[in-house]
Amino acid sequence: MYIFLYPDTVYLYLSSSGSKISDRFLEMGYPLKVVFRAIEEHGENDEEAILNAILTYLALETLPGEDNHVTSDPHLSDSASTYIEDLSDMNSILESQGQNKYFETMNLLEDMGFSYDEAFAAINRCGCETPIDELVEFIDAANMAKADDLQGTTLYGKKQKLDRDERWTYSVKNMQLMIGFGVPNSGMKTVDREIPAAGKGPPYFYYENVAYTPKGVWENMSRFLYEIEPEFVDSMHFSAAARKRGYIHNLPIDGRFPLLPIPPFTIQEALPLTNKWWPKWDQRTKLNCILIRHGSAEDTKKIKEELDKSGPDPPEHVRKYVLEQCRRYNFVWVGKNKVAPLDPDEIEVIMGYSKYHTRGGGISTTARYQCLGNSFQVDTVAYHLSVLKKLFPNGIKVLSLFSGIGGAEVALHKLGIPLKFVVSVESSETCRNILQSWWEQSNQKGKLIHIFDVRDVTLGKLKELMDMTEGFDLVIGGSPCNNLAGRNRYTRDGLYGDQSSLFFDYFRILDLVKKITVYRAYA
DNA sequence: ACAAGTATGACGTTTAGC
DNA sequence: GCTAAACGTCATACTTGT
Repeated sequence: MYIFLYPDTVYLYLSSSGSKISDRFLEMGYPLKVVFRAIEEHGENDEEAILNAILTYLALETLPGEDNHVTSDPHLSDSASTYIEDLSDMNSILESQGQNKYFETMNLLEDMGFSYDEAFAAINRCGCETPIDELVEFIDAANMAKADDLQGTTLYGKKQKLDRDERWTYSVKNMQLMIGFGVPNSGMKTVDREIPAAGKGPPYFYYENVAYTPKGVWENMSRFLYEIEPEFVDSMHFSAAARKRGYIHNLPIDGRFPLLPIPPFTIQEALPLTNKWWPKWDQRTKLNCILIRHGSAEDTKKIKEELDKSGPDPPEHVRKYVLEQCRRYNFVWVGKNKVAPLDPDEIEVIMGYSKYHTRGGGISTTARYQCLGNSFQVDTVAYHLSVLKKLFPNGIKVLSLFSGIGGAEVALHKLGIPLKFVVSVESSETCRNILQSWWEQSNQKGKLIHIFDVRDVTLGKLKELMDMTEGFDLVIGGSPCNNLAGRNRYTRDGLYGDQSSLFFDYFRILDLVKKITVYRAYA
């Protein structure tokens, strides 16, 4: 059983099978209208999705709002109040059980080498308070049973996995070039892909994170995001710097176009003043990934000393040392034998923002490096979002999660898509200031609303927001990568780490927006 | 003086691809 | 088995503001 616990939302993931699905839910006492609405949304096969939808619709009925017309149905009102009682009971049970315990146990089992599916099934069946050796025993027993079953025809789990691997062959091939479903001038024909029904919009959604994570993370994220295949793209195809990222989204991929003007594609074009000092034996034309920290003055000093010592034609081992340092810290040549880290201004432009974009908050240099290193490469994201231009010619209503310095907003704006509404959720005050400042300076005509914490975005809050905006067209964001990123030496704990587990809030909120969208469509 | 904010150097492992 | 790359964290010294 997988559990999300929030003030007015409970997600339960159950697995079972049985007879006629609608009858079973009706027998459980859920009202007819709600059961059919949920089945209409999810089909008849996905029991857990149907139950989630039923619970969400019932909760929506109890909220104040403009379209609670169904509340007049006495049957429904009864069930709704029953649900509230159930919910508070459930809250106390879950709280005593502890959500953290779930993550902890899950982590432990995965650390022991068990797959996500194995750990998931064991915790689901035995509960997360079960001693770890009993869980291991359960998994072993289950695997034995599965092995016995190999002759049979019920290889459900195995088949699912195979199908996913087959579906992903396309992107695995493209992992090497990191061109995803295509980049400009890659010569790939863009044919629209088939998106699993549960993942289709409205709303459109776009999720981003680092491409290179601990093993299994992208498979896991894809599983939550409706089994949609991730698109892995390196921003080196859009700019002078590498940036390997994965994107899961349900946007069309046919008819994409790049932002104009095309930005500089090489270091030498992007930073022409460095040419004068650039030695022949440094063959770099692209920068490595822009990170949140820059190299030290000590390192540049040491490089200068080594080169000064070895004269105009440095020996192989010196070159090797210097090049290694340059690649590691993205140094560029700024004087005779002198390298330097990139300035925040230079990074802004390479990342696709205008110069001084991050000065908006009046913030420190360190903070500018920090938030720039965490942001979208605008041209890359804009290419993917470009298909929205003809879909929303009169403007778009956006729910922007983990907005940061506003990469998504800048990309949409540069594409010429009016921003009618942006609800931005961002915990960093400096980032909120930067976005607010850009919003004012770029003369936005729409409305920008700031929210501090994704955890405040509850069902009730979303309902309220969507009554105001009349729904969202796009849910966009990249959740924290701290516990996934290769540079992290201390807490690269995976998707369940302190910060990276906020991915589940992205999913939770997206899924709620989908359900409220369906709910509103009936109003 | 003191607190809060800012800058800096030092630090190892997991991926993937050849 | 090798190379190359990676939206980072921690402790400490320094700076700024009251």
